Formats: sequence, C-alpha cells, structure tokens
Amino acid sequence: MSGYDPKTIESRWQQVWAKEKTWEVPNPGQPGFDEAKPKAYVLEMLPYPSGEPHVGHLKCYAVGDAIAHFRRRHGFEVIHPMGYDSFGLPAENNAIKTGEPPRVATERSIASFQRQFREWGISIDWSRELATHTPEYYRWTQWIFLRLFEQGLAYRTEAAVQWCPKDATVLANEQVVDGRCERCGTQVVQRKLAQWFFRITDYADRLLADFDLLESWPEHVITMQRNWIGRSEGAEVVFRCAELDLDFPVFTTRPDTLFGATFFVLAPEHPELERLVAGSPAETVVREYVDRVGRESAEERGAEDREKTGVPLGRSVVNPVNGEEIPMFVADYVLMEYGTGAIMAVPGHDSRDYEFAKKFGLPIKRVIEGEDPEAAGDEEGLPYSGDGPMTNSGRFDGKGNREAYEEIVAWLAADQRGRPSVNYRLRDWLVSRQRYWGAPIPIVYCEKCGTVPLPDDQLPVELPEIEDYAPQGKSPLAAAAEWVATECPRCGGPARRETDTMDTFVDSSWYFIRYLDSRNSEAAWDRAAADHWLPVDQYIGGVEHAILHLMYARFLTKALADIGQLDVQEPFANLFAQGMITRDGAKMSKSRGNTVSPGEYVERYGADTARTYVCFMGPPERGGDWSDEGVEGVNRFLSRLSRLCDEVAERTGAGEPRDALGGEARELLAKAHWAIDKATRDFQRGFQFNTAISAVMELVNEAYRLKDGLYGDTDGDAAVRFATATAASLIFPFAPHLGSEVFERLTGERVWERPWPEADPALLASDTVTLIVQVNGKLRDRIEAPAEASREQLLELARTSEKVGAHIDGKEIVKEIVVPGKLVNLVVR
RNA sequence: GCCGGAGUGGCGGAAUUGGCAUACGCGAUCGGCUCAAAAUCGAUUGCCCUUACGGGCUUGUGGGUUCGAGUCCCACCUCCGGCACCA
Repeated sequence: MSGYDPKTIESRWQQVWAKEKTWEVPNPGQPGFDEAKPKAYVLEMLPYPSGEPHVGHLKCYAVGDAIAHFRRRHGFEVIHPMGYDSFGLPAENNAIKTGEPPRVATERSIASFQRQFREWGISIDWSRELATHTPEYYRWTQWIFLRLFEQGLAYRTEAAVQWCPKDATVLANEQVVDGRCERCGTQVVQRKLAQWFFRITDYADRLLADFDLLESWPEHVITMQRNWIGRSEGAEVVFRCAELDLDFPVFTTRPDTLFGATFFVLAPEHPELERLVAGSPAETVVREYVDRVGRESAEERGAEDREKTGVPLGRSVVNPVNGEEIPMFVADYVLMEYGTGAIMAVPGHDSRDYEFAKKFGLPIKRVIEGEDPEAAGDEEGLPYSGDGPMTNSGRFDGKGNREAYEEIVAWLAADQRGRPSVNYRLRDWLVSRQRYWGAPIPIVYCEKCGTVPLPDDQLPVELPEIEDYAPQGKSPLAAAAEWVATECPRCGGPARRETDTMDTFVDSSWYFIRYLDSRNSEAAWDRAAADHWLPVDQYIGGVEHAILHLMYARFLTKALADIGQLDVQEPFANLFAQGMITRDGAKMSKSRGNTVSPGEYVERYGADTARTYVCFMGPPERGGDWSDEGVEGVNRFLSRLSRLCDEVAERTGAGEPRDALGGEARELLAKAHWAIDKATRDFQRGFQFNTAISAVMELVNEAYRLKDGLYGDTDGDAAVRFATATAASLIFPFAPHLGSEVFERLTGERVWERPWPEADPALLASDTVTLIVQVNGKLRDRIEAPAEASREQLLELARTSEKVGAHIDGKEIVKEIVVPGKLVNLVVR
C-alpha cells in the first residue's frame, strides 16, 4: 500500500512543467505559433508583493488556473502570465522603519511569491514575467505618461488635495475612506499643492456607455462603478448678484423646482466669497465661519446627523425665473468639489435645504403639489420630493413637473439664463505622490521653457538610490540633489526634475498589455502581439478592486486606443470577482491573529488539497470561512482517488470499455458520464467549482461502491479503470498534480494534452425513470417506470400503487397532472 | 437615505425550465479491521409523534398565484457589501 504522497507527486510534475516549459505560448510570428488555434487570455490580478502570499492569493490563482486548464483542454491557446505590482507604500514604510531599501524587501517578497506559485503548480508562462519596479517596466509607464501629456490628458494644476499627515503624501479621492487614509487610517487634511492629474473625467460618458461592450461582468461591479462616476443630468442656471455685478451659476437636477428657491448658498471654499463680503458688516463673521470649517476634517463635515450650520452674507441674488431677490448664505453643507460650489436652495422640495431653512427661519414654499398633501412630513407634507402638478410657478402652474422640466430649461436657455448640463461625481485622477518608491514622472522644469516633457530617448528616468526615505512634505527624491539637477532637453539650460512619483495604480493600469511582449526593449508592446491577445478574455480578482483598478485600466485602455496604440476599447471582456475568505467569521488580519498561511497547508497536505479546498468551500464568487476540517475532508477525497488508482492499476489491465455493457459496469460508466456532463456544465455556468468537485466526489464514491463486484471481469475492469481515469481528468484543473499522476498511470497519457472529456448522451439517458407520484401535491410513492411510458401507462401505475391507494380510496379524482418521465399528481376531493 | 447581494439541517453548502428539499463535504452516532489507537472501509444522520408500520411538519416572516412554490408575485424582517449633505 503506497498511500497518497503529495510531496513526491507534486515535485515530480512541477519538474516536468518547468523543464518542458509546458505553459509557454508563442506570439504571432514566433516559432510554434498556430494561427488556426483560438486564443484565450486568462489573467488574475497581479499580486502586490509584500511578505508572503496569503489565502486570498491562493484562491485567486487556484480559480484562474482552473479556468486556464479548462480552456486549454477545449483547444484554446491560453496565455496565462504572472507579474508583480512591486512599487508602493508598504515597502517604503518598512524602509523608513528599518532602513532596509524598498528594493531589497520587495525582491525578497517576489522570490517568495515565485517559489510558492511553483509549489502550487500554477500553470504560468514564466517567459512573460514582469515586475513594475524594474526600469525595463517603468520606462514604459513613463512613456505612457508622456503620451497622455501630449494629448493634454496629463496636466499639472494647483488643487486642494487630500493630504495624509502620517504618510506625508497626497491621496487620490479613491484612497480616502470616511475621511481617513485608506492605508494607515489617519485623518486626512486638505492642502493646496501643484499636482499631476489624468483627465479621466473626459472619459466619464464612455466609461458608462461602454459597459455595453463587456461580455460578462458581475452586475454589482458595474453598479459600483456607475455610482462612482455618478452622472446626473440637470441644468446650469445663472443667479445674478446685481449689486456686485456677479453671476453665480448653479447646477440643479430639479429645474422644475426653481420657483421654490427661497435662498442661495455658497460653499465655504467658493472663490467669490471674498469679494462678496469684503468691507461689509458680514465680513468678520463669515471669515470666522470659513476658518472654522477649514479646520474641520472631511469626516466631521460629512457626519450624518450633523446639524446644519451657516452664516448670512448680507447679499442677495435674483432668481432668474421670477425676479425674486433671495438672500445669500455660506454653509458647509454645500461642497466646492461638486457642481459649481453654489446652490439654489429649495426648502420645499429638498430635505437639506428644508433643515437649513427651519434653523434660520427662512421661507418654505411649495411649488409642486403632492398627491396627498396630508401625507407624512411636517407642514403640509414638506419637504416633498415626489412628482405632481406645479403651483406657485407662474406660467407653469398646473403642468406636471416632469413635463415642465424641459420646457423650463429651454425657456431659460433662450435668453442665456441657463442651459442643460451634466455633472459627475467622478474627479480627475490625481497621480502624483510625494513618495520615493514609485515610477518617477518624466518631466523637468526649466526656468526658460517651463514644464518640459522628456523625449522618449531619455527614458527611463531611473529612480536614484537614496539614504533617507522619510517624507518631509515633499518627495524624498528632492533630497537627491545630483539627480534633481539636470539639463532642459529643449534649450540645454539648467533644469530640475519633477520629484514626485506616480501612483502605483498607474503601473497596474497597463501591465496586462506588457505581458504580451514583456521582453521588448524597443517599444512598450508590439501591436501585432497586442492585437492578437487583447482583450483579456477572463479576468479574475478580488472585488475590492471593483472601482479603482478596474476603472483606471479601462480609462487607460481607451486613452491608448484613441492615440492609435491599441485596437480595443475595453481591456477585460469577462470579469470574475472572487469572494473573500474569512477565518472564524472575520476578515483575516495579522493584528487579529487569525491569518491562514497557505504555505503551511501546502506543506502539510500538498498543493492539490489546498487548491481544491478553496474551490470547494462554496461558490467562488462568494466568500467563505476557512475550516481546517474542510481541508481534511478534501485531502481525504484526494487520498481516496489516489488509493483507488493504486488498486485499479494493480488489479485491472488496460482496455477500452465496450459500449453495450450491462449491469453494474454500465451503471458505473453512466455515473462517469454524468460526472463529465455535470462538471462541464458547472464550469460553463459561472465557474461553479464547488459543485463540479462534488460531482467528481460522487463518481469516486460510486467507484468504491461498485469496484469489488466488477474486478476480474473484462468489462468490469474497463469500467472501473475508465471511471478512475475520468475522475482524474475532471479533477485535474483543481488538483493538477494528482490528476496528471493518476491519468498517466491508468492511460499512459498526459492529461493536459488530452481534450476535455465529452459525455456520451447514450450513457446519460436511462431506460427507466423514477416516477414521482403525488396526491394533492404531496409525495406518496416512487415507482420505477419505463422511460418511454405513455401518459396512460404512468397514470395506471400511479393509481394502482398501494401507497397511493391509501390516499385516494373513497375519494373522487378531480384532476390528473402528468409530467412525462417525471411525475404524476392526482388531485382528489 | 439610495443602489446591489444574501437568508435552506448542528456547520459550509446543493436543488439547471415551477415538479423527489437538504446532493457533496464537515461534524456526530454505530459497526468491520486492530491487542489498542490512528488511518481506513461500511451503515445511520432535517425536526416532531410512533416499539414498529406509518404519519405530520420544514427553505427569514406574513399573504397570494398554481394541481404543485426554496424557485414566481405583494408586503415585511434580518444580515453583508457599496455610495452618501453630490444639489
């Protein structure tokens, strides 16, 4: 009895795959490229190399690898590369703490990922490997920056930015969560700094529209992106302050409520505030208010049940629809970042304006009748946000607010008092970071020529070695004086380099293109290679990247397509978002001490067990709680398969099963074909790996049940052998080592070179079916019936059943439902 | 508040088109093997009543449609995720 020894089996196959470079695929034009073969680009999000891989990685790559194997065996040329998102804050923070250069810690972690990916047996094309922190890679990140700069899609401007005092860097809006730094949890403050941005807002509409081009993305991911982009249609309407000869445009989604505007509010950051109050009695109070708001964090300001605050300006503007003069206020519930930083306040139909009006005793005016004025809410059901006929609205009275909507906008537009307008929640992408461990921005500042992009032949701008990584409010690179001082490429005069580096999301927004031609030192990629492989046919990764990474990659793909570098509008045709694995019901974290190290489990049970387990825990798109007993169960199953193989190899000879088998041999063959059919459909129907694996478990169980009665008979031997080899073939995408081992021992062939098995319809069908007999919808009997039995025969069987008789005797059958091949329901009274 | 997703045994979960609820795995109980244990092989395992035969109940709650509902419709409750003073 040899037993299941994953260590031996796994290292044996890993050596075969490494030596034969089994998973490497050629590009068009390279030797071995087969034009006739359809391509499939299967990609998992590249890991951020920090420390050791965790179970989230194991799950992601186990799922992706299963898909890659499945596609290969369906005749696809599968490209399945790997790389490392190796710039970023954790390595740099570690450097500040320990003095160890970020490169050293990063490369140590990369080595650990490489080793584990090989130990897990992931089918990676290692010839395409990349790491974003190498000059060979970031040279092209810089090249992309320059292309965007040429197009005006990369620009520098002074802006109020989110600043993390702890990390001493600017953050993207996306990296601020509840007013705190996403990474370290420190409260973010506002600062004004000159920063680089990518003009992603130019692409807002296309990012929305092109969801239609995607083949299959999870609905909730699309929804999250849609919410993030936050498109709202409305109108821009101009309110005029005649006294000071100033126009204040506002954005509103409710031009139908314009007649209800009873006051007007500016954001504390509004640039005209100064002019409005300078030298006026309100000046001091307003200043104090603005200062106080400025000291508050975004979190405090956005707090949910916060009472409205504000100060009157002592000025007024004219409502363009009715000429009414309405007072102006400054209040922090109006945000400078959205719309125009000023609003018309309609307390009758907006809850925030209503609250403010109540507090400051301002008039509240109804301009839309509710269907039921007595309905909930104070004072005649206000604020009312529903639809209804308009009132107190001059010429529009009596019209439905929806119908009047466009009419009002057109009426205002006719004499330049307003126009239709669209607003987005999405802001431009802030890409500069006052940090060391990132790709330098390829720009120099010349006294004479100003901001000058470096020519392509001066790339890469290499990251200099420095001693002190601690940020001092500017990039640590600023301290590298020799590096900063350079020559202007335009006039040859003295210039200094940009010392900010790029957000690491820029690195990871295009890596899937670089894989296609990762050794190219002449260009970022070869067009033929990119055109052949793109788009990614199946992308796999955690839902935590649903917004940031995926939207940035979509944006960059479109921008690159627009400048003729790519032929696709969307990078990822199909997306699979895996769920998170928890432990004891909680997210794993070092501080909580509930982490699971995949390495330990691979060591104890083998990679096949660890991989199969994460695919078996539940539907992969959902999360699941890690269970050591569950791992043991999967290990038990693989051991059972391994032992079955030992026994079958010893007791049966090679031979194909005949078609016309009978009895238990046929029963086992039928189960094998059922498992093929079930596993195949589970793969195709959204990667339901848990049930695909359970089908293989059932097949192995059936083989155990029947084997002893089948050994010794030619047909019986063939059936057991076929069933076992089939189980190996079907489990291979999850447990590639054991799958290869068992398949080879029983068939002499390499399972990954064999096509995915096909179920034989003749063996899926059965001569008899179990007829379900119900009386009044309740199950009363099960009867074996011929599969072809007629309606009448089935009814006869049902009526004559003893068990059924007890429930229909003495009663009248009022209805007979027959579902051929399945069920009879007798309705009695 | 708005937008998604989910509620099924002791646990993870299955049920494909409205037709056998609880597949598969875990856990538990019993048995074979063993001096013994582990491993392993096999049996049982939703709940309640019944010695048994058998019967009743059961998919978050309450209604509805249907011969028949975990699945469809209406109302509600709970949990998870995202967004949120976005005008």
